[in-house]
Parts: sequence; structure tokens; C-alpha cells
Amino acid sequence: MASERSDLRREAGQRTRECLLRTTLQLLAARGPEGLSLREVTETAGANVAAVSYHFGSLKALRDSAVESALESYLDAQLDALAPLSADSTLAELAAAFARPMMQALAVGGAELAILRTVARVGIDPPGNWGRLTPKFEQTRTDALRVLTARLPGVAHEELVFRTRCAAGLLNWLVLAPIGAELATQPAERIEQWLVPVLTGALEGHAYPDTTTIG
Amino acid sequence: MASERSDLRREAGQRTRECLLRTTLQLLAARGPEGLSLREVTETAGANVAAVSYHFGSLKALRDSAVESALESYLDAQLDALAPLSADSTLAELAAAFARPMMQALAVGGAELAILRTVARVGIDPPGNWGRLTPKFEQTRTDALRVLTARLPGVAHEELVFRTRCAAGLLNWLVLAPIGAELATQPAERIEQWLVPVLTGALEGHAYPDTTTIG
DNA sequence: GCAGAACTGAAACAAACGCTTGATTTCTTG
DNA sequence: CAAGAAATCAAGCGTTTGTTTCAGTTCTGC
Repeated sequence: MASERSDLRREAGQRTRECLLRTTLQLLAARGPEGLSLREVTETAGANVAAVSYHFGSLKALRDSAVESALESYLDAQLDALAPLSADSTLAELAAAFARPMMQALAVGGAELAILRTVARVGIDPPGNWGRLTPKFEQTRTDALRVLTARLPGVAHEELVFRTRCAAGLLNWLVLAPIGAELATQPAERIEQWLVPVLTGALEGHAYPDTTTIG
Repeated sequence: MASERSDLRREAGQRTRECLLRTTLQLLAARGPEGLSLREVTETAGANVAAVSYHFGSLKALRDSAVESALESYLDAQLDALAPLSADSTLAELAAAFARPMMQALAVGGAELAILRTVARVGIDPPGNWGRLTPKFEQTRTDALRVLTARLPGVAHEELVFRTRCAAGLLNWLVLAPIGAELATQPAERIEQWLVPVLTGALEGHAYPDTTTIG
């Protein structure tokens, strides 16, 4: 059939495109968002420099495509983990669900953890054009806040948002900093047994003392 | 006196050197560690490109010098804040002292916060040659652990180290991420009233439940 | 005053950067 | 089979990068 051969051709045509995306993600994790070189990407992917302009338009567009796809799969994984939560879930269950994708990547390591490192950088870099993903992004926050408001009725909404962002930021930091690599060498249960209490404690907060001034 | 004029000359000679260091710190905060350009530094500082090679040897050496000086002043400030702590200080007092330099920078904003952003990046970037500062760095951790072990006798030492690094990482994240900029717009008391409970809760931890698996 | 160190200036260096061009090959379609 | 779309290729574009060179200036020490 002509259509079948057409599909094969199309796949062959898109093969270098996807290969470029894959190696871009690898190099982004290794070199950081600024250290991405057009030549290095194409040579690693076994493609020509013109392939980037042809398939994506520019190196920056290729980078954004790669980051966006990684970010979306992470948000999907986090939403899946948060979905089973209900209004009477505990804070620890919330923390465990919220951290599940990161903990899984830490336990597995390798390419998966490397990709998540790029995702975590998104939280630092100047707010890019991830506008398409803001619904999913805000959905994770909404899911988390539902449990938080039920369990911590005395805390203001803004403060709960702050704590949620702190929890997310701490997870991002763990993937980026050397401590994450050290943590990845531990068994999976150990990772969870160390990380979940910290996250739960951060979300729960601690009574603010009357005087914190030292000395 | 000849020596006096010699000093003046030496100061005049070192003036461009210090000016280069200052503008390097500003540009590092604005452009990030990779976005530092030799031309931009020298033109902003009003110096010649050769001045960098002459005074520091290379652009990378200039950058390392600038980062190291900023890192050292931060560690000194943190050590000053941790010094008054005793064995019977509370976890909240520890958290407040540990976060004091960062909170101060967030409250003041401006150049001070920008410099701290460069300091926070050190925790992400590949372990550089800050070997000279490792004593001070480990001293902050030791000071924190003294209070932690006294207040949380049931928790293993390694886990307390992990929590300390989590607290430090969370502070770094707050300076780097957009949430830090938002937090900086709040009054100083609000910053402390929001941040200290989160840090205290993270350090204190939360009882790990028997089953955290969701669904 | 004079030799020499300390420092600054403008110009040029090779290398790497992202991107474009035009020819060539591969495959689909009528 | 021929026309044209899709894709890849080598080569070169102009710019920017960090660094070097060397002449010139400014000050110190004897």
C-alpha cells in the first residue's frame, strides 16, 4: 500500500527529529541549559547541523521542545500520583504522592534522573514559554492544596501555597544538587523513609515561637 | 613618605581589580554563571580586556575569585548567626539562625540578594575548587547538628545530616526561584513567619507512617 | 635621573558559535 | 516514468568568544 510506505517514509523522516530531541535531553542534563552546542547535539545524534534548522527552526526551539516534553511527562506522572488522594488523606500521603515521580527517578537513576534534572531547572530559569503547560502545573498545586486545606484549617491559604512551593522547590533541589546523587545511591526504601518525613514536616509547619531573635 | 605613595599606587593598581570583581558579581547574578562575557565585564567595569588576564589570568579565574569571596562572606554571616546557639536551643531558634542571612537578603533585596543568588548556585554547579572554604562550610553543618542531635536524640546521625542539607537546599532554592522574588516583596516579619515554620518542620521531621503507598 | 616593575591601551589572534545556502539524495504521487 | 515534495549533506556565512601581543604610560627604588 502506498499509505503504508508513506508512513514508513514519514517515520524515517521523523527519526532524526526524535533522535535530536533525545540527545538534546541528554546533553541538557549534562551541560546545563546554557551549555548546549549545536555542533555537539548534531554530532552526538549523528545528524547534520542543518537538520536542526529544518526540523525545529533554531537551536533554541529544539531546546524548548525537548524541555517541554520532559516537563509534560513529569507533570503527568505527578498528577497520576496525586489523583487517588481524597479530602481525608494524611499529610504524609500527600507528601509521598507529591514526591513519587522524583523519588522514583532517584531510585532508578540514569537517564530518567538526568531528564528530571532538566525539568527541575525550569523552576530557576526565567519564566519561559511553558504557557501551554500552566493548566497541568496549576492542577498539581490545586490537588495538593485540597488535602492541605482539609488538614490544616487554621493556616491561611497564601501560606499553604507557599509551603507547597517550598515542597516542590526542595524536590527540585534534591535532583539538581550533589545531595541528590548521593541519595540516589541509597536503597529506594531509605530514600522514601528520609524524604517523606522532611516534606511532611515542611508542609505541616511548626508553631511559630513568640521570640525567635537569637542572643 | 615613599611607602605611603607606594600604597597609593598599589591601591590605584588594585582599583580596577576590585572593580572587576564587583561588576563580575553583579553580572553573575544577572546572567548566571555561564552567561558571563569577557567584553561585557570589562566594558561595564570600564577596564580593558587585558586587565582580566593581567590581574586574574583568565575569565574563569576572575569568576571563581568573585564567587569565592561572595561565598565566604555568606558563610561568615551564617556562622555569626549560629554562634549564639547552645545545646538547649530550640529547633525554631536553629532554623531562624540558619536562615538569617538569607532572610536578611530577601528583606533587603537589591544587590545583596543578587549576590546571594550566585552563592546559591554553588550548590548546584559541579563541585568547584572551593576547597579553601570547606572548613567554614562544615562548621555551619556542625553547629546545626549540635542542636539537632540534642533535640532529636532518636534520629540517626546520617538522617540529621540529610535534613540539614535539605534545609540549606530549600534556602538556596528560595533565592534562586521566582518564589524568592515574590517573597522579597513581603514585609520582613512575614518572611520570617512563613519560612521559619517550614524549616523547623523539615528539620523536626514527621513520624513516618506504616504505609505510604497510595491507592 | 634612570632602570625596572606595575599597569593600561588598542589591535589582532584562533576557535567556536548559530545559522544559511545550494546541491544532492530519497521517497511519494499522479 | 516523470514531477515534486521531503530530507540530508558539505561548505561557508558573519559574529562572538577568550586570550595574546606589544607598544605605551605611570609610578617605585636606588
